[in-house]
Amino acid sequence: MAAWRAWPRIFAHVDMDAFFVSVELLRRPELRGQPVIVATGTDATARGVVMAASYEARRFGVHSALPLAVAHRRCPRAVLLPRNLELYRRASAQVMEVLRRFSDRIEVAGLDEAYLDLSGSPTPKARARQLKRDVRAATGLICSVGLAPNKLLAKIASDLEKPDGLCLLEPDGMLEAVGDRPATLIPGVGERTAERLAGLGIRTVADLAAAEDPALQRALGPRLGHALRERARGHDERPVVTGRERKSESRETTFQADVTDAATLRGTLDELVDSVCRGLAAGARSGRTVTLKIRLRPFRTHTRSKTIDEPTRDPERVRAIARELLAAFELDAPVRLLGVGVSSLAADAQRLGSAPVQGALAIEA
DNA sequence: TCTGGGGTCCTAGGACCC
DNA sequence: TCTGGGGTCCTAGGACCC
Repeated sequence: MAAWRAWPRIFAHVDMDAFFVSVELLRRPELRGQPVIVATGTDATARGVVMAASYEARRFGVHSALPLAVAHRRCPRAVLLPRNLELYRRASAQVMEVLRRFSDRIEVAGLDEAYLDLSGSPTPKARARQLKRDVRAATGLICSVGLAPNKLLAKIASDLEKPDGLCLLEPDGMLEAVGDRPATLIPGVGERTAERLAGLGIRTVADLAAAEDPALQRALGPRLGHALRERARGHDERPVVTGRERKSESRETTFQADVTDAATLRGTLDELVDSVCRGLAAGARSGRTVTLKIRLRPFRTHTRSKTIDEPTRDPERVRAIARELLAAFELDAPVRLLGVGVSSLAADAQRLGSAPVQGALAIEA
Protein backbone atom coordinates (compact mmCIF):
# COMPACT_ATOMS: atom_id res chain seq x y z
CA MET A 1 0.00 0.00 0.00
CA ALA A 2 1.36 3.38 -0.99
CA ALA A 3 2.47 5.45 1.97
CA TRP A 4 0.48 8.47 0.85
CA ARG A 5 -2.72 6.63 1.66
CA ALA A 6 -1.85 7.23 5.30
CA TRP A 7 -1.42 10.99 4.89
CA PRO A 8 -4.10 12.93 6.73
CA ARG A 9 -4.05 15.63 4.05
CA ILE A 10 -2.93 15.76 0.45
CA PHE A 11 -1.80 18.92 -1.31
CA ALA A 12 -0.90 19.49 -4.93
CA HIS A 13 1.38 22.29 -6.11
CA VAL A 14 0.84 23.07 -9.78
CA ASP A 15 3.66 24.97 -11.45
CA MET A 16 3.51 26.01 -15.09
CA ASP A 17 6.69 25.20 -17.04
CA ALA A 18 8.52 28.28 -18.38
CA PHE A 19 5.15 30.00 -18.28
CA PHE A 20 5.66 33.37 -20.00
CA VAL A 21 7.82 31.85 -22.72
CA SER A 22 5.40 28.97 -23.26
CA VAL A 23 2.49 31.39 -23.67
CA GLU A 24 4.49 33.36 -26.24
CA LEU A 25 5.36 30.16 -28.13
CA LEU A 26 1.68 29.34 -28.56
CA ARG A 27 1.46 32.19 -31.07
CA ARG A 28 5.06 31.96 -32.25
CA PRO A 29 5.47 28.21 -32.85
CA GLU A 30 8.33 28.85 -35.27
CA LEU A 31 10.46 29.78 -32.24
CA ARG A 32 10.13 26.36 -30.61
CA GLY A 33 13.48 24.72 -29.94
CA GLN A 34 15.30 28.06 -29.92
CA PRO A 35 16.65 29.99 -26.95
CA VAL A 36 13.89 32.50 -26.15
CA ILE A 37 13.89 35.18 -23.48
CA VAL A 38 10.92 37.19 -22.29
CA ALA A 39 12.22 40.43 -20.85
CA THR A 40 11.16 43.88 -19.72
CA GLY A 41 12.16 45.25 -23.14
CA THR A 42 13.71 44.18 -26.43
CA ASP A 43 16.88 46.22 -26.23
CA ALA A 44 19.50 43.81 -24.90
CA THR A 45 21.76 46.71 -23.95
CA ALA A 46 19.07 48.63 -22.04
CA ARG A 47 18.21 48.43 -18.34
CA GLY A 48 16.11 45.41 -17.54
CA VAL A 49 16.00 41.82 -16.39
CA VAL A 50 14.98 38.44 -17.73
CA MET A 51 11.40 37.57 -16.78
CA ALA A 52 11.46 34.05 -18.22
CA ALA A 53 13.79 31.91 -20.30
CA SER A 54 13.10 28.87 -22.46
CA TYR A 55 14.86 25.65 -21.47
CA GLU A 56 17.15 26.12 -24.47
CA ALA A 57 18.20 29.53 -23.14
CA ARG A 58 18.66 28.16 -19.62
CA ARG A 59 21.38 25.91 -20.92
CA PHE A 60 23.43 29.08 -21.43
CA GLY A 61 22.96 30.09 -17.82
CA VAL A 62 20.08 32.45 -18.51
CA HIS A 63 17.36 32.51 -15.85
CA SER A 64 14.69 34.86 -14.58
CA ALA A 65 15.80 38.00 -12.70
CA LEU A 66 19.15 37.94 -14.51
CA PRO A 67 20.17 41.39 -15.78
CA LEU A 68 19.43 41.61 -19.49
CA ALA A 69 22.96 42.72 -20.37
CA VAL A 70 24.37 39.60 -18.71
CA ALA A 71 21.83 37.37 -20.42
CA HIS A 72 22.77 38.87 -23.78
CA ARG A 73 26.44 38.20 -23.14
CA ARG A 74 25.75 34.60 -22.19
CA CYS A 75 23.43 33.91 -25.10
CA PRO A 76 23.69 36.57 -27.82
CA ARG A 77 21.55 34.65 -30.31
CA ALA A 78 18.56 34.29 -27.98
CA VAL A 79 15.31 35.70 -29.34
CA LEU A 80 14.23 38.57 -27.11
CA LEU A 81 10.49 39.05 -26.68
CA PRO A 82 8.94 41.96 -24.78
CA ARG A 83 6.66 40.94 -21.94
CA ASN A 84 2.94 40.99 -22.61
CA LEU A 85 1.40 40.81 -19.15
CA GLU A 86 -2.18 41.03 -20.36
CA LEU A 87 -1.60 37.92 -22.47
CA TYR A 88 -0.16 36.02 -19.50
CA ARG A 89 -3.03 37.10 -17.27
CA ARG A 90 -5.55 35.71 -19.72
CA ALA A 91 -3.65 32.42 -20.04
CA SER A 92 -3.33 32.21 -16.25
CA ALA A 93 -7.08 32.71 -15.81
CA GLN A 94 -7.70 29.84 -18.24
CA VAL A 95 -5.35 27.57 -16.31
CA MET A 96 -6.89 28.43 -12.94
CA GLU A 97 -10.34 27.76 -14.35
CA VAL A 98 -9.24 24.21 -15.17
CA LEU A 99 -7.67 23.76 -11.72
CA ARG A 100 -10.91 24.77 -10.02
CA ARG A 101 -12.54 21.72 -11.53
CA PHE A 102 -10.26 19.60 -9.31
CA SER A 103 -10.73 21.42 -6.00
CA ASP A 104 -12.52 24.49 -4.71
CA ARG A 105 -9.85 24.72 -2.01
CA ILE A 106 -7.32 26.41 -4.26
CA GLU A 107 -4.72 29.05 -3.50
CA VAL A 108 -3.46 31.04 -6.48
CA ALA A 109 0.17 31.81 -5.65
CA GLY A 110 1.10 33.78 -8.75
CA LEU A 111 0.21 33.86 -12.44
CA ASP A 112 1.91 30.50 -12.97
CA GLU A 113 1.33 28.49 -9.82
CA ALA A 114 -1.32 27.31 -7.39
CA TYR A 115 -1.85 25.01 -4.43
CA LEU A 116 -4.79 22.62 -4.34
CA ASP A 117 -6.05 20.82 -1.27
CA LEU A 118 -6.89 17.33 -2.54
CA SER A 119 -7.50 15.84 0.90
CA GLY A 120 -10.08 13.10 0.75
CA SER A 121 -9.32 12.14 -2.82
CA PRO A 122 -8.87 8.35 -2.99
CA THR A 123 -6.69 8.58 -6.11
CA PRO A 124 -4.65 11.80 -5.94
CA LYS A 125 -2.01 10.65 -8.38
CA ALA A 126 -4.60 9.80 -11.01
CA ARG A 127 -6.26 13.18 -10.33
CA ALA A 128 -2.94 14.92 -10.89
CA ARG A 129 -2.40 13.11 -14.18
CA GLN A 130 -5.89 14.09 -15.30
CA LEU A 131 -5.21 17.69 -14.24
CA LYS A 132 -2.09 17.84 -16.39
CA ARG A 133 -3.99 16.44 -19.37
CA ASP A 134 -6.87 18.88 -18.90
CA VAL A 135 -4.59 21.91 -18.57
CA ARG A 136 -2.80 20.90 -21.74
CA ALA A 137 -6.03 20.27 -23.64
CA ALA A 138 -7.56 23.59 -22.59
CA THR A 139 -4.51 25.81 -23.02
CA GLY A 140 -1.75 23.94 -24.86
CA LEU A 141 0.49 24.56 -21.85
CA ILE A 142 2.58 22.10 -19.83
CA CYS A 143 2.77 22.05 -16.05
CA SER A 144 4.55 20.12 -13.32
CA VAL A 145 2.72 18.86 -10.26
CA GLY A 146 4.01 18.01 -6.80
CA LEU A 147 1.95 15.87 -4.41
CA ALA A 148 2.69 15.82 -0.69
CA PRO A 149 1.11 15.94 2.76
CA ASN A 150 1.85 19.68 3.06
CA LYS A 151 2.31 22.76 0.86
CA LEU A 152 6.05 23.03 1.39
CA LEU A 153 6.80 19.49 0.26
CA ALA A 154 4.34 19.81 -2.61
CA LYS A 155 6.19 22.90 -3.84
CA ILE A 156 9.56 21.21 -3.60
CA ALA A 157 8.16 18.13 -5.35
CA SER A 158 6.74 20.10 -8.28
CA ASP A 159 10.26 21.27 -9.10
CA LEU A 160 11.96 17.86 -8.93
CA GLU A 161 10.92 16.44 -12.29
CA LYS A 162 10.43 19.59 -14.37
CA PRO A 163 9.37 20.00 -17.06
CA ASP A 164 6.14 18.03 -17.42
CA GLY A 165 6.76 16.38 -14.05
CA LEU A 166 4.59 14.58 -11.57
CA CYS A 167 6.30 13.84 -8.28
CA LEU A 168 5.18 12.60 -4.92
CA LEU A 169 7.25 13.53 -1.87
CA GLU A 170 6.98 12.19 1.65
CA PRO A 171 8.50 13.88 4.73
CA ASP A 172 10.78 10.88 5.20
CA GLY A 173 12.00 11.18 1.62
CA MET A 174 12.90 14.85 1.80
CA LEU A 175 16.53 14.63 2.86
CA GLU A 176 17.22 11.87 0.38
CA ALA A 177 15.66 13.90 -2.43
CA VAL A 178 17.07 17.38 -1.69
CA GLY A 179 19.33 17.08 1.39
CA ASP A 180 22.48 17.94 -0.52
CA ARG A 181 20.92 20.86 -2.39
CA PRO A 182 21.70 24.46 -1.29
CA ALA A 183 19.66 25.79 1.62
CA THR A 184 18.18 28.39 -0.75
CA LEU A 185 15.94 25.61 -2.01
CA ILE A 186 13.86 26.17 1.13
CA PRO A 187 11.26 28.92 0.56
CA GLY A 188 12.19 31.83 2.80
CA VAL A 189 15.94 31.32 2.44
CA GLY A 190 17.10 34.00 0.03
CA GLU A 191 20.51 35.41 -0.70
CA ARG A 192 20.90 37.32 2.57
CA THR A 193 19.72 34.50 4.79
CA ALA A 194 21.94 32.05 2.93
CA GLU A 195 24.94 34.27 3.72
CA ARG A 196 24.07 34.31 7.40
CA LEU A 197 23.60 30.55 7.38
CA ALA A 198 26.95 30.09 5.66
CA GLY A 199 28.45 32.00 8.59
CA LEU A 200 27.23 29.14 10.78
CA GLY A 201 28.67 26.57 8.39
CA ILE A 202 25.18 25.76 7.08
CA ARG A 203 25.08 25.36 3.31
CA THR A 204 22.71 22.55 2.42
CA VAL A 205 19.15 21.60 3.27
CA ALA A 206 20.53 18.72 5.37
CA ASP A 207 22.83 21.12 7.25
CA LEU A 208 19.84 23.32 8.03
CA ALA A 209 17.70 20.39 9.15
CA ALA A 210 20.44 19.26 11.54
CA ALA A 211 21.25 22.73 12.90
CA GLU A 212 20.91 23.68 16.57
CA ASP A 213 17.84 25.79 17.20
CA PRO A 214 19.50 28.32 19.56
CA ALA A 215 22.29 29.05 17.07
CA LEU A 216 19.78 29.60 14.27
CA GLN A 217 17.63 31.81 16.44
CA ARG A 218 20.61 33.98 17.41
CA ALA A 219 21.57 34.41 13.76
CA LEU A 220 18.13 34.90 12.21
CA GLY A 221 15.83 35.93 15.05
CA PRO A 222 13.59 33.64 17.09
CA ARG A 223 10.76 33.26 14.61
CA LEU A 224 12.62 32.84 11.33
CA GLY A 225 15.36 30.71 12.89
CA HIS A 226 12.91 28.18 14.20
CA ALA A 227 10.64 28.28 11.14
CA LEU A 228 13.42 27.63 8.64
CA ARG A 229 14.73 24.59 10.48
CA GLU A 230 11.20 23.20 10.62
CA ARG A 231 10.88 23.71 6.85
CA ALA A 232 14.21 22.01 6.20
CA ARG A 233 12.78 19.00 8.04
CA GLY A 234 9.71 19.02 5.80
CA HIS A 235 7.36 20.31 8.50
CA ASP A 236 4.66 22.76 7.43
CA GLU A 237 1.16 23.28 8.82
CA ARG A 238 -0.02 26.10 6.57
CA PRO A 239 -3.49 25.62 5.12
CA VAL A 240 -4.51 26.47 1.57
CA VAL A 241 -5.78 30.06 1.70
CA THR A 242 -8.57 30.82 -0.75
CA GLY A 243 -9.68 34.30 -1.81
CA ARG A 244 -6.92 36.50 -0.41
CA GLU A 245 -7.70 40.20 -0.23
CA ARG A 246 -5.30 42.63 -1.83
CA LYS A 247 -3.50 44.77 0.76
CA SER A 248 -1.81 47.37 -1.40
CA GLU A 249 -1.67 48.65 -4.95
CA SER A 250 1.40 50.24 -6.47
CA ARG A 251 3.13 51.30 -9.68
CA GLU A 252 6.79 52.00 -10.25
CA THR A 253 9.09 52.72 -13.13
CA THR A 254 12.83 52.53 -13.66
CA PHE A 255 14.15 55.26 -15.93
CA GLN A 256 16.35 54.18 -18.82
CA ALA A 257 18.74 56.93 -17.74
CA ASP A 258 18.87 58.42 -14.25
CA VAL A 259 16.83 61.59 -13.86
CA THR A 260 17.64 64.89 -12.18
CA ASP A 261 15.02 67.07 -13.86
CA ALA A 262 12.24 68.01 -11.41
CA ALA A 263 9.60 68.41 -14.11
CA THR A 264 10.27 64.89 -15.44
CA LEU A 265 9.92 63.50 -11.94
CA ARG A 266 6.65 65.33 -11.32
CA GLY A 267 5.23 64.26 -14.66
CA THR A 268 6.14 60.65 -14.04
CA LEU A 269 4.73 60.82 -10.54
CA ASP A 270 1.40 62.06 -11.91
CA GLU A 271 1.18 59.16 -14.36
CA LEU A 272 1.95 56.65 -11.62
CA VAL A 273 -0.70 58.16 -9.35
CA ASP A 274 -3.33 58.03 -12.09
CA SER A 275 -2.53 54.40 -12.83
CA VAL A 276 -2.68 53.38 -9.17
CA CYS A 277 -6.02 55.15 -8.73
CA ARG A 278 -7.44 53.48 -11.84
CA GLY A 279 -6.37 50.15 -10.39
CA LEU A 280 -8.02 50.93 -7.08
CA ALA A 281 -11.20 51.96 -8.86
CA ALA A 282 -11.24 48.70 -10.84
CA GLY A 283 -11.10 46.78 -7.57
CA ALA A 284 -13.55 49.15 -5.84
CA ARG A 285 -11.01 49.93 -3.12
CA SER A 286 -9.63 53.00 -1.41
CA GLY A 287 -6.67 53.42 0.89
CA ARG A 288 -5.40 55.61 3.71
CA THR A 289 -1.63 55.37 3.27
CA VAL A 290 0.23 56.85 0.29
CA THR A 291 3.84 55.70 -0.16
CA LEU A 292 6.46 57.30 -2.37
CA LYS A 293 9.33 55.08 -3.46
CA ILE A 294 12.60 56.50 -4.73
CA ARG A 295 15.70 54.67 -5.86
CA LEU A 296 18.78 56.86 -6.19
CA ARG A 297 21.99 56.18 -8.03
CA PRO A 298 23.57 53.74 -7.80
CA PHE A 299 20.93 51.56 -6.13
CA ARG A 300 19.79 53.11 -2.86
CA THR A 301 16.09 52.61 -2.21
CA HIS A 302 13.99 54.76 0.10
CA THR A 303 10.30 55.12 0.96
CA ARG A 304 8.30 57.97 2.45
CA SER A 305 4.70 57.54 3.44
CA LYS A 306 1.78 59.47 4.85
CA THR A 307 -1.43 58.14 6.35
CA ILE A 308 -4.66 60.11 6.27
CA ASP A 309 -7.85 59.57 8.26
CA GLU A 310 -10.26 58.67 5.45
CA PRO A 311 -9.63 56.16 2.64
CA THR A 312 -9.38 57.72 -0.81
CA ARG A 313 -8.69 56.87 -4.42
CA ASP A 314 -9.26 60.37 -5.67
CA PRO A 315 -6.33 61.06 -8.02
CA GLU A 316 -6.23 64.73 -6.94
CA ARG A 317 -5.93 63.79 -3.29
CA VAL A 318 -3.34 61.05 -3.86
CA ARG A 319 -1.34 63.27 -6.20
CA ALA A 320 -1.23 66.09 -3.64
CA ILE A 321 0.17 63.74 -0.98
CA ALA A 322 2.66 62.10 -3.36
CA ARG A 323 3.93 65.49 -4.51
CA GLU A 324 4.26 66.65 -0.92
CA LEU A 325 6.36 63.56 -0.10
CA LEU A 326 8.51 64.07 -3.18
CA ALA A 327 9.05 67.76 -2.42
CA ALA A 328 10.17 66.93 1.13
CA PHE A 329 12.64 64.28 -0.03
CA GLU A 330 16.23 65.38 -0.20
CA LEU A 331 17.52 64.24 -3.59
CA ASP A 332 21.28 63.98 -3.18
CA ALA A 333 21.79 61.82 -6.28
CA PRO A 334 20.08 61.24 -9.66
CA VAL A 335 16.85 59.24 -9.54
CA ARG A 336 16.84 55.73 -10.98
CA LEU A 337 13.32 54.67 -10.01
CA LEU A 338 10.12 56.37 -8.95
CA GLY A 339 7.10 54.58 -7.47
CA VAL A 340 3.75 55.28 -5.84
CA GLY A 341 1.65 52.94 -3.72
CA VAL A 342 -1.55 53.04 -1.73
CA SER A 343 -2.11 50.72 1.25
CA SER A 344 -4.31 50.36 4.32
CA LEU A 345 -7.01 49.43 1.84
CA ALA A 346 -10.71 49.15 2.50
CA ALA A 347 -13.49 48.01 0.21
CA ASP A 348 -15.59 50.91 -1.01
CA ALA A 349 -18.70 51.51 1.02
CA GLN A 350 -20.19 53.58 -1.82
CA ARG A 351 -22.99 52.68 -4.19
CA LEU A 352 -24.85 50.72 -1.56
CA GLY A 353 -27.92 50.47 -3.75
CA SER A 354 -26.36 48.79 -6.78
CA ALA A 355 -23.45 46.97 -5.16
CA PRO A 356 -24.28 46.14 -1.57
CA VAL A 357 -21.39 45.72 0.82
CA GLN A 358 -22.19 43.09 3.40
CA GLY A 359 -20.72 44.83 6.43
CA ALA A 360 -22.36 48.11 5.56
CA LEU A 361 -25.73 46.47 5.06
CA ALA A 362 -25.54 44.87 8.46
CA ILE A 363 -25.01 48.30 10.00
CA GLU A 364 -27.93 49.73 8.01
CA ALA A 365 -30.18 46.94 9.20
C1' DT B 1 27.34 41.54 -13.61
C1' DC B 2 24.05 44.93 -12.90
C1' DT B 3 20.29 44.65 -10.75
C1' DG B 4 12.00 45.06 -13.35
C1' DG B 5 7.60 45.38 -11.33
C1' DG B 6 4.11 43.75 -8.42
C1' DG B 7 3.30 42.10 -4.16
C1' DT B 8 3.63 40.04 1.17
C1' DC B 9 5.42 39.80 5.72
C1' DC B 10 8.55 41.07 9.53
C1' DT B 11 11.18 44.16 12.62
C1' DA B 12 12.15 48.07 15.31
C1' DG B 13 11.60 52.53 17.15
C1' DG B 14 8.72 56.35 18.50
C1' DA B 15 4.26 58.48 19.60
C1' DC B 16 0.36 58.17 22.16
C1' DC B 17 -3.12 56.31 25.26
C1' DC B 18 -4.80 53.95 29.34
C1' DT C 1 11.54 62.71 41.35
C1' DC C 2 11.94 58.95 38.79
C1' DT C 3 9.64 55.99 36.11
C1' DG C 4 5.20 50.63 35.23
C1' DG C 5 3.49 47.99 31.50
C1' DG C 6 0.57 46.96 27.65
C1' DG C 7 -1.55 48.02 23.40
C1' DT C 8 -2.15 50.28 18.91
C1' DC C 9 -0.76 53.06 15.15
C1' DC C 10 2.61 54.97 12.09
C1' DT C 11 7.02 55.10 9.59
C1' DA C 12 11.19 53.17 7.33
C1' DG C 13 13.76 49.57 5.92
C1' DG C 14 14.74 44.79 4.77
C1' DA C 15 14.03 40.16 3.06
C1' DC C 16 11.65 37.40 0.22
C1' DC C 17 8.59 35.56 -3.57
C1' DC C 18 6.87 35.14 -8.44
